[in-house]
Amino acid sequence: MSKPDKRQEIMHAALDLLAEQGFHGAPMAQIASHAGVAAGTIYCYFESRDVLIRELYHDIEGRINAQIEEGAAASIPIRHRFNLVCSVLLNYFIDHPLEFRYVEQFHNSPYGTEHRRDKLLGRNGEAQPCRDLFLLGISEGVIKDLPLVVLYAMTFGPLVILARDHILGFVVLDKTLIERIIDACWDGVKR
Amino acid sequence: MSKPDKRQEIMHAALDLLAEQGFHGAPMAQIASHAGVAAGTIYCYFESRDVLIRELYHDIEGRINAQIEEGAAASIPIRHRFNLVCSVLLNYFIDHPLEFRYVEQFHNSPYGTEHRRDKLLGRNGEAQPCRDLFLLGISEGVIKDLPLVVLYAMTFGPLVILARDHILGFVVLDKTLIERIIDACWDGVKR
Amino acid sequence: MSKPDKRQEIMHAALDLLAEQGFHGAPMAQIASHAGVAAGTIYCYFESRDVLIRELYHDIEGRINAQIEEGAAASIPIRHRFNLVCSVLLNYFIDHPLEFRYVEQFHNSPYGTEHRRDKLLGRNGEAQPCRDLFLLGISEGVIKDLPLVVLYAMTFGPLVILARDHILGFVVLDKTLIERIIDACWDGVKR
Amino acid sequence: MSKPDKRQEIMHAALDLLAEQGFHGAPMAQIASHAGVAAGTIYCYFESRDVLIRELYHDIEGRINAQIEEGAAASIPIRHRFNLVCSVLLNYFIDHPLEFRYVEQFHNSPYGTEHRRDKLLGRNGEAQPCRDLFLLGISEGVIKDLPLVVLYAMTFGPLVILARDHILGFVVLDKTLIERIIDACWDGVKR
DNA sequence: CATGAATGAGACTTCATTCAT
DNA sequence: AATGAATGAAGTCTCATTCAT
Repeated sequence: MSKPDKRQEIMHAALDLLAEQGFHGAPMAQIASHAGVAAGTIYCYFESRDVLIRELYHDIEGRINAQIEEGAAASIPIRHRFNLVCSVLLNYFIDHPLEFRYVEQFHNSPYGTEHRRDKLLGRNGEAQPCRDLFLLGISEGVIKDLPLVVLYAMTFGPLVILARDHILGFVVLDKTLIERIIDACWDGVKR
Repeated sequence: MSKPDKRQEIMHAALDLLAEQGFHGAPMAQIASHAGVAAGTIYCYFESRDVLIRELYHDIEGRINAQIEEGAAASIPIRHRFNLVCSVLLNYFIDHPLEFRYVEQFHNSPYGTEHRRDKLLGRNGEAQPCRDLFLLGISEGVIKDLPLVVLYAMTFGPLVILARDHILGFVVLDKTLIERIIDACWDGVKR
Repeated sequence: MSKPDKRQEIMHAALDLLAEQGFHGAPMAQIASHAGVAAGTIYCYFESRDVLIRELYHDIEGRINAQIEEGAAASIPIRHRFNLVCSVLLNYFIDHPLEFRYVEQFHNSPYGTEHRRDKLLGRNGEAQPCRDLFLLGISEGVIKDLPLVVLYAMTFGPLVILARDHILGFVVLDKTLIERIIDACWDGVKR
Repeated sequence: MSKPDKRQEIMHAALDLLAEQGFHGAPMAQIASHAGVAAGTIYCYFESRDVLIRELYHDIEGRINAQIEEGAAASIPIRHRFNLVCSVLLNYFIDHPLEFRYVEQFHNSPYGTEHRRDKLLGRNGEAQPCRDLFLLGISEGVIKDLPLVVLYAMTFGPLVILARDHILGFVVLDKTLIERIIDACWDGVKR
C-alpha cells in the first residue's frame, strides 16, 4: 500500500507540474515536494527524469487507448462505432485536461520523435484499435479509400485541436456541439 | 547590411537548432556559434532567450499568414479559395519543415499558452485571413453553420497532422494525395 | 555462526569492491548487495563507512604482519631470515592481489595519513617484526648502519612496486626472479 | 596574461587541495573558491573534474621527467649519472611535497590504473630517460642483468618511500643521508 | 556594436545513513 | 538482528546572462 502509493503520488505530481509548467519548467525537486516526498525518493522509483517522463507518457497512452478500444470494439454499425470512438476520445480529453496537455507536449518534443521512431520499428499501435474500424469501412465502401494515416488525421486532427481549444477556453464543447463536430468528421472520411 | 545580416544569421541558427533539438536542447552558446557570432552578440539584438524565441515565432507566423492570405484574398468561388488556402498552407509546411516543427513546439509549450492568452485579450489574426472565407461560406449556405473555431479545426487539424507525418516520413504527400486530402477537408466543412 | 558469517561476508564484499573500484567507486548499497545483505545491515556491524574501511585495513594489516613475523621469528642466520621475510611478504602480495591493492590505496589516501599520524603517537608494528632482525644485523655489522626507516624502505620499497607491477601484468615474478630480486635487496642493505 | 593566469590559479588550487585532502575530499566548489574564481569558471578550462585531475597529473609528470632527464642526459660515468638521477629525483620530491603526494594518490587510484593501461598500448615513457642509463650499465656489465622493471623498482622504490617518510616527518633526509641512501640503492642494482 | 571569459544560480543525481517494521 | 524504503545534504556540471575590453 505504501509502495504503490508513493509511486502514484510522484506520477501524479509529475503529471500536474509537467503538464502545467512544461517539460522544462518543473525541476525534480518541485515534483518531489509536490508529491510530498524527498528529492531522492523519486530515484527509488524512476531511474532518471527521462525515465519518469517516458513512463508517465506510457501510462497515459495506455489509458487513452483503453478508452478508444472500448468504443472501437463494439460490434455495431460502422457509423455508430465511429461516433463512439470519437466521443469517447474527445470526452476523455475534456475530462482529463492535464493528461491531454501532457501528451501534446510529449509528442511535440524530442521525446515524441524518439517515441515515434521506436514505433516505426517495433510496432506499438497507438491508434491501432481504429485500424479495423477504418479498414472495414473502406472494404464496405462507406469510408474513403485513403491511406489509414490520412483517415486518422481527418478524424483525430480536428478533435485534438478542439480539445485543446476547449481546455484553453476558446470554445465550450457541449453535448450538442460535440455531436455536430463528430458528424462533420464523419463527413470528412465517409465516401 | 551587416547589422540586419547578423540578426538574420542568429534567427536562422536559432530556427535550425531549436527546431531540431527542441526548445531546451539548444543553448545560447550553440546558437551563437552556429550563427558565427559571439555569445554576447545575441543580446545586442534580443533582450533575452525568451524574446528571441517569441520573436522567431512571430516572424514565422507572419510568413505563414502571408501565404494563407495570398490564397484567401483571391476573389474566386469559395470552394476554390478553400482549395487554395489549404494547398498553399500544406505546401508551405512541407517546404519548410523546420519552421513547421518550430511552430508546433511553440504551440505546445508554455510559450504557446501565453501566446494564446495574449490573443484572447488583444488580437491576433493567425487564421484571421480565413475568417472572411468561412463567414462568407456560412452566409451563402455552402459551409456548415458551426463556430469558426470548429471550422478552423476541421480544416487545419488534419493538415497539420499530415504535414508532421509527411515530414517524419510516415506518408508521402504527392500532388494527387494532397488534392484528395483537401477534398476530404472540404467534405468536413461543407454543408 | 550466522552473526560472524554476515560480518565476514560484508568485509569480503567490501575488500573486493573497494580494491577493484577504488575507495570511492563502491557505494554501501553495492557492498551490501554483493555481500547478500540489506543496506542497513552493514550498520549493525560497522558504525560507519569510515569505520568499515579502517577495520578492513586493520584486518589485512594483521594478516600481513603475521606472515612477516612468521619469517622473522625463526632463529636462523640473519641472511636467511631476511630471505624468508622478503619472500613470504612478496608471495603474500602476489597471492592476495585484492588485499594488496586495498592496502596500497589505503596508504595513499587521507585514511593512510591519519593512520600514520596515530602511529606516531601510539605504536606502529607494521614492520615491527623486522625491527629485531635489522637491529641485530646492524649490531653484528652485517647490515648498514642506517636508520631503520631507511632499511625498511630499501627492503620493502622494491618489493611493493614489484608486487604491483606483477599484479598489473608488467612483469611475471617466478621463483627464480623472486630469488634474484631478494638478493638484490640484500645487496642494498648489507654492509 | 589573464587567461593563463586563471588556468594556473585553478591548477595550483587543485594541486593543493587534492594533494592534501585526497582526490575525493576536495569538491569543485572548494577548488574554485581557493583559486579565486567562480565554480563555473573551472569548466572554461577543463571539460570535467576527471580531465582536470588527469591534466594536472600530466603536468607534474612532465616536470618530474624533465628533472630526471636533466640528470640522465649528462654524458658522465654511469655511476655518477645514477647518483645524479637519484638525487635530482629525491630532492624534487622533497622540494615539492604536494606534487609528490598528488602523484602518489594518482597512481594508487583508478586513474593510475587507466593511465598505465594507456601507456602499455601507446607508449609514454614516464621513466624512459633512465632506460638508456640502465641498458648501458647492463651491457657494460656494471649493473645486474635484471628486467628493467626490476631495476626501476630497486632504485625508485626506496626513494619514493623515503620521500614520503621525509614529508610525513618520519625521517629527516639531509645531504649526507641522501648520499648514503643513494649509495645503498646503487648497491642494490650494481653487479 | 561585438566579443567571449567569467559568473553563479540552479538542475539532476548519488549515496551514506536512519528508522519503522 | 535484519530489512530496505526513504531521506536530504552535497556533488558535478550547465547555461543564460553580464561586462570589461
